[in-house]
Amino acid sequence: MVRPPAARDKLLCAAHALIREKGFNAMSVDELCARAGVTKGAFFHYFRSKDELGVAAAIHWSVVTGALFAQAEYHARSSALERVLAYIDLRRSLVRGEIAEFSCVAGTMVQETYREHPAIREACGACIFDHAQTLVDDIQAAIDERGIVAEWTAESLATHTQAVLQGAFVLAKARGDAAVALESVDHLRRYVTLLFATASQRERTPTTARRSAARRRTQT
Amino acid sequence: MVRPPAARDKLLCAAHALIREKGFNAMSVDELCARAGVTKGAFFHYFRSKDELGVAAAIHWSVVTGALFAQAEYHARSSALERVLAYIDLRRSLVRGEIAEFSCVAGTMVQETYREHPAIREACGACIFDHAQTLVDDIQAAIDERGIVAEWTAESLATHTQAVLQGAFVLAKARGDAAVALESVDHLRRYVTLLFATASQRERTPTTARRSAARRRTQT
DNA sequence: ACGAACATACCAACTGGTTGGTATGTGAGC
DNA sequence: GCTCACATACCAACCAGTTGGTATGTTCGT
Repeated sequence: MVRPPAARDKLLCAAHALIREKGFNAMSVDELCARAGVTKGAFFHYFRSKDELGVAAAIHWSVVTGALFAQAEYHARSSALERVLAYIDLRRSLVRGEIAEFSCVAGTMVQETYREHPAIREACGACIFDHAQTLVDDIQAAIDERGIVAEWTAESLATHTQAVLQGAFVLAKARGDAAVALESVDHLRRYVTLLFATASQRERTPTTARRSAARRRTQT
Repeated sequence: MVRPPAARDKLLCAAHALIREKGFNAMSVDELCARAGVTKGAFFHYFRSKDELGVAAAIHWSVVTGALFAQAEYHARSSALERVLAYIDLRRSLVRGEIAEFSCVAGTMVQETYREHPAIREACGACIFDHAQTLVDDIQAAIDERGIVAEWTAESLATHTQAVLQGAFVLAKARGDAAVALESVDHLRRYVTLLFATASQRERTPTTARRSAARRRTQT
């Protein structure tokens, strides 16, 4: 049986931890290897450069978080709006313990690499926006469910949820306390609730529902 | 006439630019001096260490942005809610050009220093939260104006606006485009509008207005 | 069935350039 | 003539990346 490449995985996991703790640039390859319990030789066996590790770390982060959210139970809710709110609740429940344990590897890394390391920026961007994309169908279904004529798109709201979360992490770091992040997530939840509550009360009529459906078709 | 300490100011401005472009850790002292057009001797004449420069850069950022917002015209609006919305509009109008020209020095720096450089974290935190504080009075006045019973505080909404902005900057960096940031600011504006619109329609009664005032008093 | 050739997975020691920081010098103004 | 505001020259530590290995397989011709 072929020996599995254990060192590569250990390096990627150690990279996640170090990037969350001190960022990509402050993390040295030596330090990363020490944390992973491998030597530098192993590092450069799997990655041609530190840059390449950054890209791999972002991709691996996508895989890890993708699996986490794909198997989450919030998908089971019958109402689309409930699924969206349950996603936000799940995100909220993950905000606990040390900041470095709940903050986002991609968001942290992209802040300091977006200009000098385009490949890393791209990988982080894909990670964040692909994740946002997993919300779009539920948001669109919620719009349809309620027959809303919205001046915003499902995609922009999905993206906005990620903006709030990323911003919440920044504020948590700035204050040195997770509580402030929770408050922003609460505001996000309230926003989504209001968005559908008011729209459904004011605009849920057969006429507007039909107009909404028509607009959606032309957008695609 | 005494020569003003020009080098210090040039170093702080260059630091703002470099931190926005590549972050605090990736910015070397040599590079910073080159950008500022001074020598390393000048740097260590004014700052005992790179850390100390980081703190000074955050404080200077507070001063620069503080002056910008203090003299802005949105304070002149007669309605408190309009002042809050006009603040958001101002923030929106500032999001243009290169990402490094509108992103936040404090938010960028704190992401990569919050754990290893506590003094910088503190300075960045003060910068962000003190700025948020300048919104609290207007938000509270808007709550009073409309006689709202809110389950959120003026302070938490003020903080939330900063979370959205910081998150919008992260997303702009991740996508390499400012447009995505504008969309999040629009969602923030819509949230604030909904918050006061729905509350005023549903809860604006003499009874709840009195209860709101009482609650505020006990919170202090 | 077997061994030569090759591939994978890793390690220890090294290198040249860069880093933050220091020691010392200099010239202009009060 | 002394201090403030810088400049020059330098250093030890650290940095990403390289070199040259070993141990453990796997492939394939015979």
